[in-house]
Amino acid sequence: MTAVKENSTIQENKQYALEQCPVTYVMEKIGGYWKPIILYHLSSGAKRYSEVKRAIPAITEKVLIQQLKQLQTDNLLIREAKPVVPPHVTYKLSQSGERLMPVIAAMATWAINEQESDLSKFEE
Amino acid sequence: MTAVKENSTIQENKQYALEQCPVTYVMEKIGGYWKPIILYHLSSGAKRYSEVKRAIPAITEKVLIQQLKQLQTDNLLIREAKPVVPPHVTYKLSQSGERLMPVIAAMATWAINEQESDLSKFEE
DNA sequence: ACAAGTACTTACCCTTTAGTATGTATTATG
DNA sequence: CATAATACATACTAAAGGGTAAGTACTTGT
Repeated sequence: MTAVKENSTIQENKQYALEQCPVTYVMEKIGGYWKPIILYHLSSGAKRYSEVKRAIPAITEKVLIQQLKQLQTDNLLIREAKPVVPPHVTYKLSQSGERLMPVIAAMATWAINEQESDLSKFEE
Repeated sequence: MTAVKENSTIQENKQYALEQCPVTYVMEKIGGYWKPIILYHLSSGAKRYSEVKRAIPAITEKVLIQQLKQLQTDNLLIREAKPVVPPHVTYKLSQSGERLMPVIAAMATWAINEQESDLSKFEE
């Protein structure tokens, strides 16, 4: 498990900024490159670990499990393990994670629009 | 200017994933901790460099200017400098940046709801 | 006996991002 | 002549995140 240190400026930012800036709160939970991508792929329903891996081939197993754990810790998704061999583990969105879907959906919408209008580069 | 290297797995991910996963496209542009926070503070209108700094006290000047430059490069905001002394520089959202506001707004909404329901931690 | 499959773990290293501290140009002001 | 103010730049360091490679446990299939 990767240790989390609590002494950077970002950490200090948490203390006061959460009341000041709601976006800061979001960045604590889904900041970073992979987390929104993982959440996006779980938006269509629960997936096994290996299914998530296949959905995002570029992610390494170490980083995937690391991000999944952090998302669990932040109560954005739920891990369910069946005690069988070979292991059967699924990940699904928690209620909190489900409530994030408007954010992910807004991202997807923006991305699709931008990629279209990427032709007209010198807007404004 | 911070150089950008193009050889990580994340970079490879860009090649194919942009067509597969729209969220990846978004993460290229606003991934990281500070960018959405900066965009949030510019959503209420153009601000001078020093105003942005005051709005986000925890960010260092180096990181702020670095993120502002990257956001410019990605055409999310526009820098306007008046050739006066002392300098007068404002930053504002581009049209592309404006179109991102639904994402930022969705984040803010989620954050506010979550902080309220943070009391009931063991949901589901 | 051995390979395969699942869901990981561990060790090590490299890149990116962030933080600290100091410096710069220009002009107005005391 | 020194100081202040703005919007940076630069050098160095530290922390976080990400990448590579290999290993583990357990059982089923060959």
